[in-house]
Amino acid sequence: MKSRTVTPKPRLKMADIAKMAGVSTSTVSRALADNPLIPLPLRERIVALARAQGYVVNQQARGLRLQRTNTINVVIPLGHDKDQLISDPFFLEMVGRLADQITLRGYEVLLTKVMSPTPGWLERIIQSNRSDGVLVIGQSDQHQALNAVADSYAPLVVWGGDVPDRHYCTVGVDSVAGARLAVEHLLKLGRRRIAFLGLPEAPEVLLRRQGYLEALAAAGIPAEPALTAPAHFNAEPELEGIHHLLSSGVTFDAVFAASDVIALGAIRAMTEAGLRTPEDVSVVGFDDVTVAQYSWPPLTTIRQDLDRGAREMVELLFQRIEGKTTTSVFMAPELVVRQT
Amino acid sequence: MKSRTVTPKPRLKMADIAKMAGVSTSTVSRALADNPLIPLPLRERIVALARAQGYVVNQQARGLRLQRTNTINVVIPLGHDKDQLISDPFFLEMVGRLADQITLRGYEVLLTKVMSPTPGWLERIIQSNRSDGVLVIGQSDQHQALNAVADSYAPLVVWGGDVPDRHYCTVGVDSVAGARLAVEHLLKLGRRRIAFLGLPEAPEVLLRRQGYLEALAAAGIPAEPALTAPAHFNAEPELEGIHHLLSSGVTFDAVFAASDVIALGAIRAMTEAGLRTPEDVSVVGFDDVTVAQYSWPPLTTIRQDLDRGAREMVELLFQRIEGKTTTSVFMAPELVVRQT
DNA sequence: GTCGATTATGCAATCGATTGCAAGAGCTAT
DNA sequence: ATAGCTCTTGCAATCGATTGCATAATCGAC
Repeated sequence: MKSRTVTPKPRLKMADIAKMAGVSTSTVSRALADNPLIPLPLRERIVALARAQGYVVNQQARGLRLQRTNTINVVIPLGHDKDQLISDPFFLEMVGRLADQITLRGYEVLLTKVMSPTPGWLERIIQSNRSDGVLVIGQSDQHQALNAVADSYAPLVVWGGDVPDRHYCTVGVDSVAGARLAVEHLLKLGRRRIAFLGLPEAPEVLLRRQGYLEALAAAGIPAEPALTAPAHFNAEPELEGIHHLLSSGVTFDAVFAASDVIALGAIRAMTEAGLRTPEDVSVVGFDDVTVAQYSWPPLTTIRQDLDRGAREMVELLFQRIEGKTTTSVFMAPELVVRQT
Repeated sequence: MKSRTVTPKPRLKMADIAKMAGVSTSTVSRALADNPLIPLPLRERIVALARAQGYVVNQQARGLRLQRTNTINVVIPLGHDKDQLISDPFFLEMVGRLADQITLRGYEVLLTKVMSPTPGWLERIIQSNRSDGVLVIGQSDQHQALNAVADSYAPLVVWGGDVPDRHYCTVGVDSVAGARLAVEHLLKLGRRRIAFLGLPEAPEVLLRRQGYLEALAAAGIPAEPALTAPAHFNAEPELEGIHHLLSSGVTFDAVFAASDVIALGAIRAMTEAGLRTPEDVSVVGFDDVTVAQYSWPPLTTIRQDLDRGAREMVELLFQRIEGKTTTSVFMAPELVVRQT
């Protein structure tokens, strides 16, 4: 491949445009802001000149002066699982939809992954002044950290569950109800020994487990601790829980997984171990990620309406940026019966 | 839900810390930068004070002064398909991996989706001074726009194909070779009437079509224009091409799709039309997105090593930021035979 | 021709950091 | 005691915009 020499253009500043137009930077600034203080013909002349020169306002300087960044920070805390990549399909789908909504409102998206949250991580993100608001995807195990800033920092909205003693504004589905739907469905299929897969460090998972226990209790079935196995959220350790369960010798005829990724991993592991889905073991997941509908067999799961969720999060965030008070939103989960 | 009053903390600035420590901002700035000019005990005292007060340097001010942002801009141009959401799995997986790599190097990620590229869109992104470098995912139909800036703006790396007259640094797979692999595989299966699905506005697609034509030519099979149908990249219009093909009455016994998403859509549409995969029609996709391996039947496809691709892109970008010249990287594609 | 109202434009402060240069403090050596 | 060091520390300029206030220019009315 040919090697090319790159000759960087000198960056234009407002003063350059001002000089070319024979006016001051004040006038250029106002003209570009379409300020009626500047007579229309001059305004148009300056705008045309700036465009012709390819001049663009330096956002860093503008932001400093205006104390705004026109940027929303989308944050993914990965507390409970240090190795988890941003590559998890659920997070990615959420990021995509949030980015769409934020872009639609003319804001930029700053994407931050917090690998191993150290005390004060959220404060540092907020205080660094890089964004006008923060969206956190998932509570992970950082409930306390979120509470800590919620009382002094308004423009914050979190995707997650309705955990007790929560000071921050949240959007999410009712995890407990969703889990009940899932387990009731399995019970209706005649399943009685239902295993639960999920790492209970995250509040969402805890709530799903709570719904699982409630549904069992309502059906008069005693919960069996051996049927709960921890499982991580990501690609490989997701198999941990199901392997543990398989090797423990406990018998079970159904699995309720705290996420679709865990469910798909479990199906794969069980298939390798000679257990058929759904003939031997019924499976219900949680999230309804895109993969769920394309997988084989198509995964029965609890649907979270990500599209609406993203819309609500962004809407609430902008309301809070404007100083309004907002009410958390919890959407009704929906059972999607496919073939597992 | 209880309504909470949020009392915003006054934002601390360096001057506040300076006053509390009884020194000037110069000293605080140097102390926080661990500058040996400041005697160690004082340095430690100031750092401790700043931490105790939860002080964080204002990145906007710092960036303005230093002319750096510590941020990489990941850009997704959606030229050839205005409705395409950022939600496309291929883009999302790429974004996730790039974000991982960028975060690893201590940089922030600014995610920009360009809905309908207007002339100068890339210049505006660059000149706005929001990032130290730009990664573009996919050439879309913006080859000219990329070329236009490449000669004057060094820190730019593009994911895409090796199109002629390319001035910008690129990472990608050899699309032509990949397409040949796919078509040769179909030929080996005994298929002769192979359709191509993909919207040829994007250079990548054009290259894949070229490989398709080359493979057919090498096998002595005349290319039939009726077997090429346009298809978009996203959720619904992806079906356009296959529907067009099905309703045109042309017979075909195989499909080579320019992306996995198109392939999966095609399989679904054909199933609805009573065509079985792979019995009646063999299908090969391109990308090997995560869904491809979970789908049913598992999709035979051309694998792009996204993990390595993301690593290479970020590595090259940082080299270019340091002023080095770099060579484009094209990775060998790999045929992944599954069941279609 | 002068005054007041109106319009057009620019000066200079400001946002919150970083850093070259200089000055003051403290010390040593003669 | 003083010249000559080194070591500390701070002043003030700078990055590139925005905007309150002031001034200059223009105009119409009498």
